[in-house]
Amino acid sequence: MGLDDSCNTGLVLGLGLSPTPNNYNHVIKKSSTTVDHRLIRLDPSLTLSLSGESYKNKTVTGAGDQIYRQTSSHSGISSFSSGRVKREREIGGGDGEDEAEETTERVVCSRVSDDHEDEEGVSPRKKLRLTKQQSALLEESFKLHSTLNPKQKQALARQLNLRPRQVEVWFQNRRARTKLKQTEVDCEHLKKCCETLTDENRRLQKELQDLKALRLSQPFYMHMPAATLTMCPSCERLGGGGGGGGAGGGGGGTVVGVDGGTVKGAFSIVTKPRFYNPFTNPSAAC
DNA sequence: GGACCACACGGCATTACCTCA
DNA sequence: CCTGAGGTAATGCCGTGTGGT
Repeated sequence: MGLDDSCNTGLVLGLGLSPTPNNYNHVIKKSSTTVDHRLIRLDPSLTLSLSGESYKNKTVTGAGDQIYRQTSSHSGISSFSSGRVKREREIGGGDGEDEAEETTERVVCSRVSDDHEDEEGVSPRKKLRLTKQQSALLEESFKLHSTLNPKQKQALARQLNLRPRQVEVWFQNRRARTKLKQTEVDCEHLKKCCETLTDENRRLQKELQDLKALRLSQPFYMHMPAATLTMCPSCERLGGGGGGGGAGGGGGGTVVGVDGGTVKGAFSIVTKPRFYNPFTNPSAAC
């Protein structure tokens, strides 16, 4: 606790910006070619609590994202990769939908392998560059629906003269990019949240210190409900607002000496207005 | 109805190619 | 010409859902 506890107001302010316990690493790594958008959830929180219950962060998550599972790409050897024949089904055309694909594939392949391709099929990975029209059309259909059913995929592939697998991959990557973008937006938003909360925290800390200082210097006033206290700035007389038979007695207002020893009561904060300033209300006594 | 298996599919991390400053 | 960075197509693996036995 950074704050002086001797005052024993029982109030604690805390600002937290902490990752959720899931141990996310929020790294948007651009240094290498990989883009790591695993999320850390930065959870800004501002607490004002009784000191008994230490920091209890109520987290406010900004990102409406899902929980990413930890990367497991290299965690295990592909025990039964033989069962995963997805790629083969696309290229091999196990399902009848790839009848037309044979031709398009050939077109694409010839485009890819025009230069010099070893015909063994052990082709080094060549990268297809989509034309502007292809990209535009893909983009357009992505706007309509971010995922494709097989028919749509097939139709789009035919229209674009691509393999369905390529369309599928494009959509997959497109979704990933969208998500990454969203993550960055969320990140920015969280940063802003953090700044706001930091400011708020600073302000509340200051307010708290002011209140503590005030309490030390004028303990007796704080003993009374704030609404009943008024002090004349010129004569420094304190009047119990209710008039009449208050503790001080007497109608004309009583001169009250500052007596620190008498204050033992609880300290209550009036939140609105946040900072009660007795000096703004001159007493009727003068 | 529950267990098991094979398959399809989307998500995600990563790789690798390509372009450009 | 060389090089590093960034964009993105492609790959590999995993989890999940579904249908058949």
